[in-house]
Amino acid sequence: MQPTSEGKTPKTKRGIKTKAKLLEAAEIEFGSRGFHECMIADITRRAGVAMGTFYIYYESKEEIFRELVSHMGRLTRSYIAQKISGIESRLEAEKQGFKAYIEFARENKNLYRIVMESQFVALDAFKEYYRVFANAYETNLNVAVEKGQIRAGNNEIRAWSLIGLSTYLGLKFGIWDEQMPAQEITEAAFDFIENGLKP
Amino acid sequence: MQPTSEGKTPKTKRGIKTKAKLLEAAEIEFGSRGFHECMIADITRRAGVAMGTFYIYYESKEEIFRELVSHMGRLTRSYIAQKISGIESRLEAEKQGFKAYIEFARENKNLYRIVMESQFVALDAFKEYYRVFANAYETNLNVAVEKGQIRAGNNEIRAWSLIGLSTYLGLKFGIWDEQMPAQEITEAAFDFIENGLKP
DNA sequence: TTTAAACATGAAACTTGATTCATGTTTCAA
DNA sequence: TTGAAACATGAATCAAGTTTCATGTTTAAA
Repeated sequence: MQPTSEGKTPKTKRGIKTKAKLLEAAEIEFGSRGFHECMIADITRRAGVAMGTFYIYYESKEEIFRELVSHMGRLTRSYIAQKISGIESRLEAEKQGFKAYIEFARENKNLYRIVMESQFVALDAFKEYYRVFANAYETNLNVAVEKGQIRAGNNEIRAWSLIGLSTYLGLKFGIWDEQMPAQEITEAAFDFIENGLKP
Repeated sequence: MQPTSEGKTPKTKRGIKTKAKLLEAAEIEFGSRGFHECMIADITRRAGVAMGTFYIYYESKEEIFRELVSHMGRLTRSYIAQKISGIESRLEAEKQGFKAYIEFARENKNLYRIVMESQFVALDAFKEYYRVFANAYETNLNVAVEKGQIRAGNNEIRAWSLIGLSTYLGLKFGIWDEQMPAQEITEAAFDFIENGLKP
């Protein structure tokens, strides 16, 4: 049993393929129309299976939604990790990570929406998603302070500030408005993040 | 007709009172259990009226929800405006506004949740809520730059950064965790907002 | 005082979907 | 090869929950 896999684990190749088709279909349906607007029938239709098949792999509509939230977390983290690997300066790593996040949000609007909506469908999954991010941020900031790369300060507050800031810039300039290049958003955001507002 | 009032406008004192009771009940029910988990019957029961009465004043469940979102916007803005009136320095006004926002979120968890959930129930209402806030922020930042109170920079990006940052700090330290005093959150957040991360 | 418009009622009509289940079909270890 | 476990089917079931409506009661302007 992989601890990261929710729902019933299939035992045959056919089963594995079917469950994967369901998850992919759910991602598209939940992502584009939302949890409540999307029906199980939409998911199974898109996956090309019968309604009953859904319940072989998932106990409920909510269960597959939860799986999608943690799936999103893993995808986001691995995408960003890959983009910033090898960068020595923490500030530069944050900057490239931020840019990667904006790009990821643009390319994965469905998953972005799923995470946001989990606040109202599966609050514990939502909290867990952000707990992992906040911990990672805080640890990185602590290390950066020790290395003298950034000023000392309350890194828990900073971590949540950076999360909120990234999330809303991602929503406004990544999802709603598409025209500003990720590079430009990143430069402007990091002028603020690095130097603050003071003259 | 007041342009800020949605739904059917009552013509008698009794009607005005009944509609107000419905709105207050909806605030509590939607706020504590969410849009989809709450039924019209919950709202009318709490308001002490019959189900049919609801439809005298609102065309649908969604309509009263929308009214609640704009209601929340007005309440938040007037609360903050009142707290920062008379402050000369824009940076200090932002700081006191931020603190007021954290306190407001703590005292109005229901309304906070309603605004968040509107992203999935009435996206246009959600966007409008933030558009108004973002415009106000941006205007204030522009004035502050002209007065030399803050550095020049991309104030639209800054405005959305501050919105995201406030929202997530409000969620994490205002709604989820209650122990940290608003003053302490504010000091830590503004050390970051004013000076940034650089050494 | 009237009386037409407003307001109020709550049971019933209607929709909408999630979930079940009785009945097959495939897979794959032995 | 075989048969027990896995997997698949989709119509039927069942539980919500929103909205309507036929029937009263109250309000307030004239």
